[in-house]
Amino acid sequence: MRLAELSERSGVSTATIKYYLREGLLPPGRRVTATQAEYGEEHLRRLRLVRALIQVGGVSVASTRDVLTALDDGSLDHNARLGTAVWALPHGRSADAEDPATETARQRADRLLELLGWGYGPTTDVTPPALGMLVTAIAALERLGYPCAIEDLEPYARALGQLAVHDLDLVERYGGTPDEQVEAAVALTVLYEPVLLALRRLAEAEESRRRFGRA
Amino acid sequence: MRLAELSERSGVSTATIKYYLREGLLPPGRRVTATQAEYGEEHLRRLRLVRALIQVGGVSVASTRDVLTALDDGSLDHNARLGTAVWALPHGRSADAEDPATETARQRADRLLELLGWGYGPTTDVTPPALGMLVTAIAALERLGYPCAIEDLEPYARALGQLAVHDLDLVERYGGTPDEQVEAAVALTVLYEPVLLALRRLAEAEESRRRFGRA
DNA sequence: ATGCTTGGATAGTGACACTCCCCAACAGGG
DNA sequence: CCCTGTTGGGGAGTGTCACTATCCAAGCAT
Repeated sequence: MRLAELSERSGVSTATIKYYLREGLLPPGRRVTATQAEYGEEHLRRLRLVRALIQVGGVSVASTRDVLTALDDGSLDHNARLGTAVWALPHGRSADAEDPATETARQRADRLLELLGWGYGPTTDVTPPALGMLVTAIAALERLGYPCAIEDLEPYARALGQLAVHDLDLVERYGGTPDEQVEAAVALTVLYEPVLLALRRLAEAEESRRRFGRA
Repeated sequence: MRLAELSERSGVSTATIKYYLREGLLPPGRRVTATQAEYGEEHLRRLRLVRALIQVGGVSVASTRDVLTALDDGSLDHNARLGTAVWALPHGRSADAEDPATETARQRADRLLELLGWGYGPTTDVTPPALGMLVTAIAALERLGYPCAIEDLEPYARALGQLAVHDLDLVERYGGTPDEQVEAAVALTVLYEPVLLALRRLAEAEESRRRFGRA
């Protein structure tokens, strides 16, 4: 199909598609003549993924490119591709190492992971971005006077550990080929985030109503 | 204290503090002379909250102002203030009502809430922003070919329902006065979001390692 | 008196995600 | 064959956002 049809079928303006092509978020179409290119279903699919990551997931264009690059990297195995892709996801400000609150938070996060038996203790020496995220958030809470002890965090971690099992079940259900599985993993990781946050706010509203009455 | 001291104690540049004052994120200081103002501990506290919301929580300056306005609104009761404040929190793109996927998603969300017995069914006719967030995300998943049925969403909702109980316990633990409780509720709602997301990514990485082996 | 600091206001910066516009190369109708 | 309208590419422009740099007059400190 032509760019115009790709635009119509995806609901994305041609100008934006051209921008994505320039930025490398979409592979170039098959050049038919010097001034025309042909796009296929895979372009449509990729475009929809890009749109979902950027608009719903709030991922930046640059991060999206990194994620997609990892997704397409045939030199990596299934698992490494998933790891690399999720690794490229945005992770907010990295923690300020000079702050004493950051140091406390890092120790607390380490002890929590150790308690849970999650693998980023002595087994690996790399620091995943998600750990930085966690440390930053704990440090911010600390500085604001809301210290979250390990026993406060543990129920969250346990609950999310169980949900992760469910997440991976979904990935295996949707993905036939390894390529599809990796794509599904990225999509589900990112797009379930707003689902989680929205459900949490609704749950809090419900619980608040239950405790403090009507209205 | 002077603006310079407020800056030093908070780690925020004077230029940024002045910007926040202009934007109404901080109440003006007590004017001592025509060119000098005095700030108190409450300014420092409020400034730290603003910083945490903006930097860690990713809340925009405009949303932060709305949240703080609700927080300070003495005409509302405890519960309404909390609701209004959380209401003002960012909630991504609102759903495109013309899209058929959005309609499907909305019905699914409604049925989920009904199944859970959460109060936004027949009891109220207002639509909280969080519900819009949820609908948008479900619709995006649908369009991408990852339909999430009610039974897929239910475990997430149940888990978050339990965590909400824990959240509110924390709020009651930290907040003595109603004012403090409302502030704690906002801070914990926003700042536990990155904690949740980070723990989820770590949990997924752990589960992925467990299923697909080492590396 | 003088030199530095302070608070307020205005204008500028850089990042980001598009979006506009122009151009040359086509494709199809007459 | 020619003319009109469309296509894809590419550079430049737009609007938003969260600051940030500069200027100025009014203090305070010496």
